[in-house]
Amino acid sequence: MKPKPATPRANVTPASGYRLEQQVGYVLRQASQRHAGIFAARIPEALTATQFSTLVRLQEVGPCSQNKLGRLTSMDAATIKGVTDRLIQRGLVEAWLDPKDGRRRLLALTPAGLDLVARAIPAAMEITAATLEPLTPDEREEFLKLLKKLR
Amino acid sequence: MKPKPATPRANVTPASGYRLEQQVGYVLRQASQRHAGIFAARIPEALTATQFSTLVRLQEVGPCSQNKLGRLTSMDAATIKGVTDRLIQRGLVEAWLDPKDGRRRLLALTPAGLDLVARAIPAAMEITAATLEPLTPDEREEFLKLLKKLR
DNA sequence: GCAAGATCATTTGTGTACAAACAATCTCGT
DNA sequence: ACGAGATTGTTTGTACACAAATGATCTTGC
Repeated sequence: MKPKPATPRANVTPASGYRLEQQVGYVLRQASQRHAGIFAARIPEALTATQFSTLVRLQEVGPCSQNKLGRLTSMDAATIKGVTDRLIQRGLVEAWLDPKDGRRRLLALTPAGLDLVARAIPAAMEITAATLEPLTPDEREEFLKLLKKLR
Repeated sequence: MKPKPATPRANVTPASGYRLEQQVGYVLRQASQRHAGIFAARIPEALTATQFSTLVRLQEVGPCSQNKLGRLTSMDAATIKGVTDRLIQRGLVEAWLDPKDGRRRLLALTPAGLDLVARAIPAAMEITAATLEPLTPDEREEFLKLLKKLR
């Protein structure tokens, strides 16, 4: 008679062959966490990545309604409101009502906001470089190409 | 005399050459959002991705302290507490004090939790496939390989 | 010109994610 | 045996992210 395979009750190897480490979503979360850490450590003035994206987009497109800015930065209406409220409170963005359309709230960078974007961009470029540092230059290009397909 | 280049004040092309779409962090956020949407649409019982990861890990390793489980799923102490509290409240996880170490709170799957993991794994596999669907099979492998380097 | 439907912004509620501070408990060196 | 330091877990506060409900305003078709 064969001996019982001494497997007590823990450490059950998933019979399914499902491995967390092989799932895009799981690894995507880990990579995002690493990036967020690098970002927080290197950006000036304690900006978050979403706040910085918002400022950059506002600089690119000029005055813009709040919801449209949200679409241009991949944030829903509730999220972009919170983000812009905080930027307004810090004096980096200003808001006013659109005289042509009473629903719209127009947003623009203040001079302080424009100045901060200009100062932060070099750091932001370093952040991207630091995040991709584990890859070779060829891999970086390939990775970004593939990642963009998953948007 | 040349005509003035009719550029009023908006739409300033960034002199810096900084493009949001080219930054890993920005595209990483978009890809994570897409994945979260796919996950929410296909997983049973309204589990979140982090909740599901927690259940899967718990099934793999068996009874485990709360902070250790957090490390095994890339969540800090505050985050894993919130996640496990909600899983306990739903009856998917049970908790008790470690008699050997008064600081530790041990966690394990309940039968209902084990059952849910088993039922959710096929959906989770489809979620991974759906997320990677824009890539060819070769690209999927390559992407995951590169993504893992960025953890 | 007007009603139906769309769009814009806000609010509320839930769920990560992390920093910082804290109390309780354990470990290790002496 | 004991005290310094580490670890565990909790709490508070801030910041995304999204669903769903709401009111105000605009656009369209007729």
